[in-house]
Amino acid sequence: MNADALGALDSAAPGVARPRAPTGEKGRVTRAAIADAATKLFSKHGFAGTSVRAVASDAGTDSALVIRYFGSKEQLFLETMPMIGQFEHITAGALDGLGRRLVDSVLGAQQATQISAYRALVRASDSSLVRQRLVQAQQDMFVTPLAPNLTGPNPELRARLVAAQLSGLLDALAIFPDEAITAADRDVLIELYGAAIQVLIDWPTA
Amino acid sequence: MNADALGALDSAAPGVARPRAPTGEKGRVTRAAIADAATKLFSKHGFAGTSVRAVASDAGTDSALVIRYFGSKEQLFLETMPMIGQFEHITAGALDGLGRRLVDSVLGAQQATQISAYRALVRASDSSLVRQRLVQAQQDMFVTPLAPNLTGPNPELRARLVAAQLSGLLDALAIFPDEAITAADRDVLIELYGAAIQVLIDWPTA
DNA sequence: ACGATCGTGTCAACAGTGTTGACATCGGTC
DNA sequence: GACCGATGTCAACACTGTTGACACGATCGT
Repeated sequence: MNADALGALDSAAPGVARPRAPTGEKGRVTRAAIADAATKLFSKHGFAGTSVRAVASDAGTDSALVIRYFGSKEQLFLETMPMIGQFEHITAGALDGLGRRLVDSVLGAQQATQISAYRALVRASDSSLVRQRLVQAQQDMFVTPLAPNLTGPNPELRARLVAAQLSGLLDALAIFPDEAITAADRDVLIELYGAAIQVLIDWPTA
Repeated sequence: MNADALGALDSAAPGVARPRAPTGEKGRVTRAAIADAATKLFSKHGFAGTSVRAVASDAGTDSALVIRYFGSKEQLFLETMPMIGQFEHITAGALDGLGRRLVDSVLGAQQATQISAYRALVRASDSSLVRQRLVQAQQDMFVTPLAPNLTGPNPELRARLVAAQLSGLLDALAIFPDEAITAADRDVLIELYGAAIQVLIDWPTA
């Protein structure tokens, strides 16, 4: 907020006197500690259920430092929560049996931390930045690689509907506690849901 | 942290009784005003984005009364947010063309307040009570009416997967701002997604 | 050697949240 | 009138995200 008399040029420049991100060795260490604690606590208790002070305490530092290093709780969340993925190498592959492979891949992420991350992201989608991130991930993982390979009408719409089907499956795994699905035989799940997805992949074919 | 709703046959307390839910006419009026304000604000700004004080102010009363009448913000949310529905009369109907009718019904709720309510509920599903409510609604609207009518193997699992597909479609409408789907031609959407759902309804049939 | 500067950490404070308890006020019954 | 329960008001609690002021240590120019 300074730089008024002589440095009029600097007033438009980004971050002049404000404390900014760490540049030294020590700073990078505590920043990483904060990030680790954030990933752990956000995954376990979600965005609303995790306080900045709890993250700071778990990282052995102060809540003010958390804000100074990451800007805000929301940006900390965005930087530390990994996006579920990657499906690009699957969606870019052969169309034959693609539905089954996608379901298999989603179910494979089940025991990983990715499900927890997806759950936290969806529940924090009040934030437009979080929403933007989810939609971008859908675009990158499904629409962009898949749509060009689809034949028949409405390839992009069909790719997005495939993404919708998978988000529905993720809902049952991550958002709602649907025991009947989480406990179901994996092969049966792949066969059923994979077939339903495959319908949209090779559309005009009966 | 209130766990008395069931027990407490009689209180040995000599004089003081806890202020409870309203019984008179005046109380019922302000309680209704609070409920109206809550429905409006929760739908517009979500659970986290709506403060008890804002609800009280909109209802022309005090935040303490909101808590006194409804117990907690969470219970207020549960009592005032309508569940999306009803699909029971559809899922209980004929199996032929059921997939298309379900998609049509979901898309029909699009311009109603039900989409907003679903969005708010999903984003508030940190609360186990909210989760319980969502899962119960899925059960009542899809699994219970549909599963008995399904022929072939795994009828209950298939009914739940149908519900998962619909929640995926709802995600694209309510959670993520997927313009390509919200702007798509309704008939095309019904044909595509309806067919994908129909696969699980009449399963062994090729 | 000094002092200035910068990166880093600590502390207190702000406005806002959900929730609770103490008090005020009204309407009706002896 | 006095009592009493239902309804409303106000202040306070502990907690949240965030900000600013200040203290320490190292590094650098002189």
